[in-house]
Amino acid sequence: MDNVTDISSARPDVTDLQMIEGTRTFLEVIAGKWSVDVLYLLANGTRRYSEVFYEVGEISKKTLTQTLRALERDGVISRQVYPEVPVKVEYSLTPLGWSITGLLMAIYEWTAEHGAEVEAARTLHEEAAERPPLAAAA
Amino acid sequence: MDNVTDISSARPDVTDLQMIEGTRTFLEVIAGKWSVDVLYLLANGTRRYSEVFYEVGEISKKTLTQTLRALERDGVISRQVYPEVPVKVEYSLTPLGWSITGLLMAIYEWTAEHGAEVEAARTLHEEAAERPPLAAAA
DNA sequence: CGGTATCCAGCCCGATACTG
DNA sequence: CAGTATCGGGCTGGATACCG
Repeated sequence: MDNVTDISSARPDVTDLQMIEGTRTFLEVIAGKWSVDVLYLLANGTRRYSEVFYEVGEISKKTLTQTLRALERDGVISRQVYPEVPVKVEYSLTPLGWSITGLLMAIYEWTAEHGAEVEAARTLHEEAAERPPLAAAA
Repeated sequence: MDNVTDISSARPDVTDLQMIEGTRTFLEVIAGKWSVDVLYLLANGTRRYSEVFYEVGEISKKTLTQTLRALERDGVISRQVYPEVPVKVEYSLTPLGWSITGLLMAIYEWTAEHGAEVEAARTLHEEAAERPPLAAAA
């Protein structure tokens, strides 16, 4: 067996299925359209609801609330309510949330290194789609 | 400034926005519902269309084709057609695709370490939702 | 064998308006 | 201030049938 193109050789104790499920768990956490934005924002420090709303950009309040609730539900951010008048609500990363930022960095490192290849591949396929499938040239 | 909760201190040369965009590029590649499954499968070796179809599970042919085309378009898998009768089509990882598997491993490592915390948080929030908001107890 | 074509359901997200 | 309520649109993914 001279073929080393087998991912399982790196972790013979884990099945593909377990890896897929694990990866899926992670993706569920950050799959929301704005989850990553919120995570990066809170990684720069605690923010109030209105601060997140303003700093993220053109997110709607409904979607922002959904995003925050989902992240809170997954335990990566925490929500602190100050019962003043008017109320103040602060969001911040939990330790679990901080552990995710490391992964986000790793993902960024990958795109820093390979992102251009992805863009290039996409452009190539676009051009190929525009070219008539080789016939009218004769 | 004794506050070290600043993610940018790790990479002062990169803005949050660039990181968010980079992360988004990666997520676009693997965000498809079945992308990770296909990637892991092909990481175990080249597969024919029907093999992928069977081994992935309950994916529809349309969705499988969509997934494969998207991954091909992003340059992470390659499609090789053998013009026999009937035709044979083989899919395999490109070098770019192989570079992604490293990241998938990193993601798996994270869930192996923290996945249980996510599940626990979710369960806790479920229970909290079932509890009446503290009023009828008196 | 390896796909398309067509139709359709579900969900995520947004815009707007209203509230404790 | 920090949300909720309601309505609606777009895109993803599935079921089924057909094709080179």
